[in-house]
This record gives sequence, structure tokens and C-alpha cells, in this order.
Amino acid sequence: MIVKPAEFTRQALLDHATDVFAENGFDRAAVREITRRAATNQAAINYHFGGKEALYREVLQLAVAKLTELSLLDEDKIERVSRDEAVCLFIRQQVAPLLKHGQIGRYLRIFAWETLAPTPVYRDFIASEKLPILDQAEKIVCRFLPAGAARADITVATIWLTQQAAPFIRHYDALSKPPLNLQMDELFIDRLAADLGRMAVAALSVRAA
Amino acid sequence: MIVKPAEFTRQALLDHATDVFAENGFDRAAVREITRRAATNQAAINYHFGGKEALYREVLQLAVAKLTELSLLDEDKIERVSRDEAVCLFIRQQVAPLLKHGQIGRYLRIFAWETLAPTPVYRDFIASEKLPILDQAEKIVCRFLPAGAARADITVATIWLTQQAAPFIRHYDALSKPPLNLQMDELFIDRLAADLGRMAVAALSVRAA
DNA sequence: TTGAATTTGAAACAGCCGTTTGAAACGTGC
DNA sequence: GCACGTTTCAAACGGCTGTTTCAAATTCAA
Repeated sequence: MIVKPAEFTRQALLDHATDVFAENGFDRAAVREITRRAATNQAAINYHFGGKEALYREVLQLAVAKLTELSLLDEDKIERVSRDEAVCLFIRQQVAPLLKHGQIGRYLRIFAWETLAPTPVYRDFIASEKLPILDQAEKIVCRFLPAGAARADITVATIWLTQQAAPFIRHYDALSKPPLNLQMDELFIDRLAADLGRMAVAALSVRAA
Repeated sequence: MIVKPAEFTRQALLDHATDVFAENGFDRAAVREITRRAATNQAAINYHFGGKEALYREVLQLAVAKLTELSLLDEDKIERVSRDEAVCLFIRQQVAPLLKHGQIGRYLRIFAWETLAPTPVYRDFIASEKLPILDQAEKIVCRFLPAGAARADITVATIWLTQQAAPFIRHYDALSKPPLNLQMDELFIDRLAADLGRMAVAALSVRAA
């Protein structure tokens, strides 16, 4: 083995932990299941990370890192492109993970669990490290709302925008399996992103008036 | 003094079970917590219902019954009013539970858990008993889509419409507690329903072209 | 090669889970 | 008052949870 075997175990744990957390959420995820998939012992999690919570914290950090890295938008670009285009790009980057469902989609699924029932670990996490997605969404929304828009209106519109793609992440199985059997190929994702983008632009535009 | 009849215990179990299931989802809901709140013994659940799953099934049935009863729409009305009005009424009935969060909102919260991680009980339930919400949404959506719309497009738009209010059900705590402290009074709900209604109408309208 | 440090492993720990048990307590008809 | 079916209760069951323990294995430096 090229790298240290210990590091290999660590990475295997992180990788399979991401799967199990995405499938079951933090609470229902069993450390025995994670270590079984990583082909190692239960004690490995406590040795390498210090416990289930610490492992989860590291997965969360990895998640935002990957999502940020693969983002179609950054703070500059949001203000360079038109507001309609910004919305479409934002929607597209939310829908994109449907394609490689086993790769990036699991990160979004972890956050989907957290929006329903935030764990203490997640609360601490977002308290210390701001999520770029939320900042992006707020910036975009503010380009549609009137200048003196109330804080509540901004928050409502921001939550709305961030959640536009979420139903399709959650209903992935319902869409791809019988009786619908939709093929989650590039064509479908492109159309879905385009449709949702146009819908979001239209919806946000009525808030501008 | 009135001693508690068996029916009283049954009702208390159903009521507090609804709370606990809404708060934690089926898996994390503990029968010990339910029976503790209902001021009775753990064995009561198995005596009155036959087990945790059977109790949950009964809660689900009660949920659709209540939601159907309080619905602003029925099959007739959907086609009598204008399509825009139908959308607004549909959105309003989804947002309304935010007001009496402890009463009907808990039912929506249970369904929110199920959309993320369907339990076997729920799968059986929707297989036998169709949810009126889904039928309503599909009927409304079809009034916007072209006549020969593909099944996939209808489903995507239906899922989209049913989930428009869901983020605010899920983020109830984030909205009503610091740092936002939004008062979930009738005025706020009215404005939210009106805003979301107009946005949904605008979004669905672009799908008609 | 030797010795210390790192990493892995099987087993056991305490705690919570849903369910079962069998004996009390209860209301009810005789 | 008695007996009977109904309802409640504390206790215990087996199973799963995350974590700990400590010996064995491995790695790496001297």
C-alpha cells in the first residue's frame, strides 16, 4: 500500500459513513453498519475520530467543502450575471446531484435530514461555519425583492428558493422506480433544471412588483 | 370522581402518539415516551392497538381524515373555481396548519417525515388508501399543463406543487424562534399564503406556454 | 533486530428499544 | 358479596445502540 494503512482506514470510514448517514440520518445510522461496510472494527471510529458525533462532524465539513468546490456560482458571479441567469444556475446546481446520486447527492440528502430534524452536531456546525448555499440564495433573492424589503420577506423567499430542488432529491426513489421509471439521465436533469429555473424566475418576479 | 374508562386511555394514547410521531418520526418515537405523556403503562399500547406499528397506522388514518375534513377544496370545487384560485386555495390549506401548530400541523409533520424516509407502515397505507392531497394537486396542475402533457411532466409539477408549503412547515422553529422571532399570527399566515399563491400561479403559468 | 508507538480486534459494558408476562385492580352482572 | 371479563401495572425479556477495555497485531524508528 502506498499510503499509510491507517489513513486508508480513516478514508474508508469517512466514505461509508457518508453513505450510511445519507441513507438513515444521524440517529438511525449505526456505527456497526459503517464499520462493517468499511471492513474494520467498531472501535476504529472512536480511535480515528473520537466517536460517532465527531465522525459526523467531519462528514459535514467534507460535505460543504465538496459542494462549495462543485458550485456553479461564487459571490462574484452572482452579481455579474443577470438575476434570471443567477436563479437558473442556482437551481441547476441544486438539481445536478440527481445525476451522480451516489456521489454528491448523498451530501444533499444528509442536509435534507437536518432540515427536518437538526442534530445538535449540525446546530453547532452551522453556528460556526456559514453555509455558502444560504448566502448565495439570499443574494439572489435580494435582486428580486424591493430595496427596502423586510427581513421576514427576505428570509421567506430565501428558504423558498433553497428548497425548490429538495422535493426531487427526496423523491428520487419515487421518480426513478416503478410505476414512473424515469431515467435520471443528463437529458432529464437538463429539462428539470430548465423548467424549475423558469418557474423560479417567474415566481420571484411577482415578488418584485 | 370519574375513573378513566378504557376509551379515555385509547384516545390519550392516540393524541400523544401523534405528538411524539410528529416530533421524532416513527423510528425515533419511543413507546415509553408516548405512554409516559398519556400517563399510562407501556403495555397499554400493545393492549389497545396491538403494537407500535398498529398505533402508527391508526394515527395515519386519523391524519388523512382530519386533513380531508378541514380541506378547503373538494373534487367539485377544484373545477368550479378558476385555476389561479384553485392554486391559491390549495396553497392556503397547506399553509394554514402553521397557525394551530399543535393541532393539525403535527399531521403534516408526520407526512414530512414519511417523504424523507417512508416507513413500511406508510407504504402499505398509501398503497391501500389514496391521499386526497395528491389527487387535488394533480387535478390543479393539469389545468395548467398542455392537454397532451407527458406523465413525467405531470408528476414533476404535482410533486412541486405539493411541496411548496412544506419548507415552512419544516422550518417552523427557525422562523418563530430567534433570531427571526416571526409571529405566526393570522396576518402573517395570510400574507404567506397570498405570496406563495401568487408565486405558484406565476410558476405554473410558464409551464402552460 | 529490537523496542516503542501506532493501529486493529474481539469481547464486554451500560443504556434504550418494542414487546411479553402474569399478577393486581377495576367495573359489572349475578 | 361473589365471580367474571376487562383494563392497568411493574418487571423482565431479547435485541440493538454507542462506547470502553485491553490484548494482539502491525508499523516504524533506532
